[in-house]
Amino acid sequence: MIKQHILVTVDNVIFTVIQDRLEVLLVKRDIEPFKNQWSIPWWFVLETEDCEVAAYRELREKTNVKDVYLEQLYTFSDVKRDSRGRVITVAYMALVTRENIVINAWSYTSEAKFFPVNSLPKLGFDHKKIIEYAIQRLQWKMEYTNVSQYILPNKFTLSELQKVYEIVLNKTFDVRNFRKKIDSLHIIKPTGEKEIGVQYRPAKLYKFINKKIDIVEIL
Amino acid sequence: MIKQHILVTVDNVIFTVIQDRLEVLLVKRDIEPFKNQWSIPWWFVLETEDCEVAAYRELREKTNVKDVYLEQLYTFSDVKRDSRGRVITVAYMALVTRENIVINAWSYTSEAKFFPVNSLPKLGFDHKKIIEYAIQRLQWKMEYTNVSQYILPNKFTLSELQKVYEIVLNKTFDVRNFRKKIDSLHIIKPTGEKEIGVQYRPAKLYKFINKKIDIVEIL
DNA sequence: CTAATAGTGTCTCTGAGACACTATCTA
DNA sequence: TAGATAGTGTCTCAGAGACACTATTAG
Repeated sequence: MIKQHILVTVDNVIFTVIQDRLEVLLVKRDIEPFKNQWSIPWWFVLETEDCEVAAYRELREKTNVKDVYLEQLYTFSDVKRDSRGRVITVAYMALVTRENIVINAWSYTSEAKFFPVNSLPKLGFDHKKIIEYAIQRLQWKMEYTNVSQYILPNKFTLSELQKVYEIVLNKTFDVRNFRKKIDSLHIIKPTGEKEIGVQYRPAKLYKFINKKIDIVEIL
Repeated sequence: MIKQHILVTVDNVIFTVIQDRLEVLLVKRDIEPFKNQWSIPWWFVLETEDCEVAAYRELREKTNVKDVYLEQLYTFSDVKRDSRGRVITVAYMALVTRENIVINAWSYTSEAKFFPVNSLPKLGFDHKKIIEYAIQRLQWKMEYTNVSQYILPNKFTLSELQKVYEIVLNKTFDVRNFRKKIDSLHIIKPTGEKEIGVQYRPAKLYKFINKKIDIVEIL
C-alpha cells in the first residue's frame, strides 16, 4: 500500500423553502477549530460507513427528517481548502420540507439556522463555492425531475407548487401554462380535499403520485 | 483532529470511439494486488495534488493527450469496495480522440487496451458500476452539450459527427433532421476543405467553433 | 456507367408561450 | 358585496420527426 494522509469529510447543503425564500442551513461552531465561524454542516466520515451513510447521519443529527432527499454533488479536493491539513470533502445536497424543519440542539455548535441563499453570511472553507454548486444542481433537478416533492408538504395546492418553482428557479410562470404543463406530466393527483381556514376561495389539495425521482422535463 | 484511515484514489474511465464502437481503456496489472485482473486505470491521490490533477497525471501516464476532456463523475465509497482496507475513489471520465490514442508503456501494468463497452471482460472492484455510471453521464453530455468535439478529430465530416452520436447514444438519426438540427445550433463551421483519397463524393470538412463546453441541447 | 456516399426541402403535428376573464370562499 | 385567490381555453409560432430524390467523386 501507499503512505497517504488525507482526511475525508461530508458536507451537507440542506435546502428548504420557507416564507417564499430558498434557504440553506448553516452552523456556527463554539469550539475550535473554526470557532464562531458559519459553515455548512460537515463531519468526518467514519471508517465503517460509506459517504452517503455519513451524510444521512449528519443530517439526522441536525433535523427531524423522515422523507429526505439526499444526493451526492461533487468532491472538493483543493489542496489548500483546509489550513489544518489535507482534507477532501464529498458534498451532498439535501431537501427537507417545511414540516421537517426541526433543528436539533447538538454538541459541537452553538447555533444553527437557515439563511436565505441570497443573503448568506461570510462562510469558512470553500463553502460558498459548494453552495453555489448545490444551487445550480437543485435548479437543474427542479427543471428536469419531480424532486420538488421533497420540498413541499405532503399535500399542497397548485399555487404552492408553482411558488416553489418560482422561488428556486428565480423566475415567474404564467398560471395557465404552468398548470397545463404539470397536468400533462401526470406526476401529481388530486386528494379530493381542499384548503381549510383560508379567507378566500380554498384551493384543491394535490399530492405527488410517485416518490421515485424521475426525469420529467418539467419546465 | 480525528483518527481516520481512509485512502483516496482516482479512477479514470477513458472513452474513445474507434471503428464504429465506443471503447474504454482497461489495464491489467502484473504486480499484486489485483495481479492479472482487468480494471479501469486508477492511482492514489498524492497529498500535494487535488483529485483533478491526479486524474490528469494518471491520464498523461497512459496516453499522449493534448486536448482531453476530463470531468469528475462521482465518488464511490462503499466500505467493502476494496478488500485491503478502506479506499474511496473519485471517479473521472475522460474523452480522447482517435488521434490521441497512443497508449504508453508504463510500470505497474503488463497490458493496457481498449475494450468495446458492450463486451467488457470481468472487472475488479466496483468498476463495472463505475463504467455504467460513466456511460450514462457521457450520453447525457452528448445530448445536451458540444462535448462530442473531444471524441472527433479536429476536422470531421457531418457523417462522422452523426456516426459518433449514433454510436454513443446507441440509436440512429435521420440524415436531414440531424443536419438541420446541428446547423441551427451554430456550433460547427465549414473549414472550406474536403475529404481526400476517398472513392466516392468527398464530404466537406467542419470544425467546432468553440472549445468551451456549452449547454446546447443537441438532440 | 456503376458503385458509393454526400447533400438537400416540405409537410404535419406537438408543445411552449402569450394572453383575460369567471368562480368561490370569508368577513 | 368587497377582497382575495382559484381556476380555466384559444391562438400563434417554433421545432421535432417522417419522408425520397439528386449530386459528386473514383475507377
